[in-house]
Amino acid sequence: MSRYNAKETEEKWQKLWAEADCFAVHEDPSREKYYVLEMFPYPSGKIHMGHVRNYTIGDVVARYKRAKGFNVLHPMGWDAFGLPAENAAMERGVHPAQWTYENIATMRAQLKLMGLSLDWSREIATCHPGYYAQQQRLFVDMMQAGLVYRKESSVNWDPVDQTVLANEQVIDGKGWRSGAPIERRKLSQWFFRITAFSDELLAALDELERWPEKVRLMQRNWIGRSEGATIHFRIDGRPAGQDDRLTVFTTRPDTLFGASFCALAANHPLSAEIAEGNPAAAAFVAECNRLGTSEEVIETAEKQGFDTGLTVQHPFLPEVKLPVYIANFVLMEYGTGAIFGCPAHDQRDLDFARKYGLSVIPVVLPPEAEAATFEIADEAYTGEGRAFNSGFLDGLAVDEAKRAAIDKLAAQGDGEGTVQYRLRDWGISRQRYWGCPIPVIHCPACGPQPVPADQLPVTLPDDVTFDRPGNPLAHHPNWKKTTCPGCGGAAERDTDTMDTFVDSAWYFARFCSPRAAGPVDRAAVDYWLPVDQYIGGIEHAILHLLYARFFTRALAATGYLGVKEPFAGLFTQGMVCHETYRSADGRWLFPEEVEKAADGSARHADSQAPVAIGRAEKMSKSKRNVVDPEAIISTYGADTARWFMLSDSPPERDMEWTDAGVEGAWRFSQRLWRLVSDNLERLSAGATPLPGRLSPAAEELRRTVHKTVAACGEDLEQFRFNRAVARIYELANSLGAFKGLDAGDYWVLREGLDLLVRLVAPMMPHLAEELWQLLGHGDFLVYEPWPEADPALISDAQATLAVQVNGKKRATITLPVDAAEDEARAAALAEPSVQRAMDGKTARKVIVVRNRIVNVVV
RNA sequence: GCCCCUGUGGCGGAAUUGGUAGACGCGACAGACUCAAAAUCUGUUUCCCGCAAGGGAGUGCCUGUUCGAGUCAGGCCAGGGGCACCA
Repeated sequence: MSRYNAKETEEKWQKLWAEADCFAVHEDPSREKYYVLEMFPYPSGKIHMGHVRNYTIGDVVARYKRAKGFNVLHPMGWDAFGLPAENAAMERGVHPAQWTYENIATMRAQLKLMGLSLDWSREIATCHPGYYAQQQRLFVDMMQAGLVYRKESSVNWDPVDQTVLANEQVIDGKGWRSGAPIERRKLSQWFFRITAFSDELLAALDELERWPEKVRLMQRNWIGRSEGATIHFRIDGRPAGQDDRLTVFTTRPDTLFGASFCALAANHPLSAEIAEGNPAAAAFVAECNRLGTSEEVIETAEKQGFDTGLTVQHPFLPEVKLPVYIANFVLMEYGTGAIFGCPAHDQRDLDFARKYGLSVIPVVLPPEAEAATFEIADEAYTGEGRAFNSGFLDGLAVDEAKRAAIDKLAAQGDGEGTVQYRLRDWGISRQRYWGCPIPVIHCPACGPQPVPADQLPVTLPDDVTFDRPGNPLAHHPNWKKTTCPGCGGAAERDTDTMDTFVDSAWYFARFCSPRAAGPVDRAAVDYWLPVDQYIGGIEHAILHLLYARFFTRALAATGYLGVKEPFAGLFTQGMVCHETYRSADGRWLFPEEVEKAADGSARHADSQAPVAIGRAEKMSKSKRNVVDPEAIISTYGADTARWFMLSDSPPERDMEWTDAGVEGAWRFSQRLWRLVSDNLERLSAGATPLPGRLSPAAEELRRTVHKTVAACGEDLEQFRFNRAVARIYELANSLGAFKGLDAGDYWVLREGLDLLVRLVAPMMPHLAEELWQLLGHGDFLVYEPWPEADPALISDAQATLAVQVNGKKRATITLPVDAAEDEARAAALAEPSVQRAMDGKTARKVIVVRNRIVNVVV
């Protein structure tokens, strides 16, 4: 019995594919194109199992589509700018560029071990000046198109490290490295005007039919269109003028009669103005600013307010004045940064009102309630109903009351109907070194100026140090010193770099013509875009995908592209999980440190101390529940790793990596090998078909083979890889169990094995290629078209129907396919077990579903 | 706090989209081969009663719609994810 040597064979075919340049493509208008793209990796050091899953799925699609005759573009590159490179520089003294390029080299070699059908000639890295130079050109063009502007915005500021922190670097309100309480600070930053496309980005979601509904919903919520009103409250005691009004946004103008206060965000201009002359207010504002900027923190913090002493005039009730608070739950980033509170019909407002003793006036009466007795206790009423206690609105339904309130406000000049979006413009300035420099020069005389085209790219200086807090670009002795392109006077470069999401917002376009002199080659993008199938993690469902959609529109607006949506199809794969292990002292253990006993318990491999097994969680370095793909590939081969990734769990769901599962996959690869290599003699005996000499068993096998071919194709089209795998197992079982007797049978066996190998090819490409050669074929299997099932062989002559009595299964009957209803009914009623279950009663009704079921109702 | 997802044997999952629940794989058990082990092959494997034939229960829980519900509706319970400077 021979053994399949995965390592040797995989090396062999990887070399042969590379030498023949099997996967390099170019534009060919005579052929239909298919662009498959997996989210490109961040070069963190080594590939992890999440990459293996992502790129396996993408490679199956690429290989399948290639076999279906498409001209397939399948590129790979590196999302190479980012914070971890700077952390490495600070911790280990290695330059971010060196760290990044070394990681890329390692990871490229690892990806090549996977046998991915990539066009490596198109490789790009976003940290390469050849890439970011083009990005700077796009920035300048977008600036000229009015899609870039500058404004003040809040950031998390670490006063010790003198740096801006990401939300994830703020832990319990303190900097992760320094431990210092963080502050909210305002910085002048660059923004992309993504809100210019709010409506378009929202509306176009309806047409992205090959996107998961879940992702579309998340984007819809993110854009967050809401209709409502802006209301201008007159501030008491201020002379008429531009600052005498407080403008709020509300989605519930119908509840205006229930208003009992107004609240400002801590960083609202009016809050700042009050804080200036009032130390208590200033302290409260500072307290709010310590909360951080994440929505979760703000929404879950205890509601707190500061009574400013100011009051505003109710627009409909001359005798009512509302107190104005500064409140920690009002976001400056949404609406106008100020609200009016109607405690009876908003839970946050209610919590706030109870805490500060404000009145709670119900103004919407639920359908079944009585106006005289309806009260609000601990829960605000947010449902439908009719207005009451509301003057001219009384009796109107919520929607009618909203409209009437807006009309009246507009007539009085106190407000208007407006549409608000939750979506905010995209702040892209980062006070970091390892990113794309923002190509702007700040001139004391002329203001900010884009860097002229002939001075691009603005490259990062190599000679930077990370030995003191702050942004190395700002510290650099002379990098920022330059002259103004307008007046020629002394000026300074912008020392901020772009958010790394900018890099990944257009890379799919760059892949179409990775070495073009400009950002894109128009003919290339016109041919290849949009990406037909994009594949990546759900964690990018909102930001990355929304930014890429925005960029595509921005590039269409600046004349670079002819499409408005980047990704026609999207697939989001689940995470790769693994059990977690902890020793008695609470330390996390790597799987290879743990020995598992037959009873399911675990011990430390060296000390034999007992180990606690935790549930499977996403593989992560911090919990040490990681398995190194390279180790798996060197033990079992890439095909085994790929096959296991595709087996069992549906690709959109989280999967658990287990040793037993990998071994099962490995056993199957060996079994396939034997199925072919052990049958070679018989196969050569079956080289010529002998029509008319097939045994019934052989006929049956052919049906199974062709049904599997048809079903597998459908499964791959629909990303149901786990089902395709199960079908392939079944087919291998049938072929293995087939005891052929003569040449005709052997011919059927040969046909079956040929087809089996071709079905397996996208998933285990090396093994398939080797078996294809073993079966006597000359050319690469990679060039072989996808097999077609014989339609005559995939339909059955007979159908098995279940027979139910009152919905309970009592028998099955076998009938010719599409048998008449009468025939099915008669056959069902003739069954003894059915008669027994009917217990002598007559059938009141018999339901017959063709080829499926007969249900007798008594 | 807001938004979203998931729940089927010991485990991963399948179920023609409202029509035979548990395909396929893993694990376990039994047998064959072997001096023995590994590998391989064959069989059994949702639970309960029964020697069997057969019967009963069963898709997180409760209610409903239907001839028929894992699938649809309403209400719960449990676990997980996202929330704008991680990528």
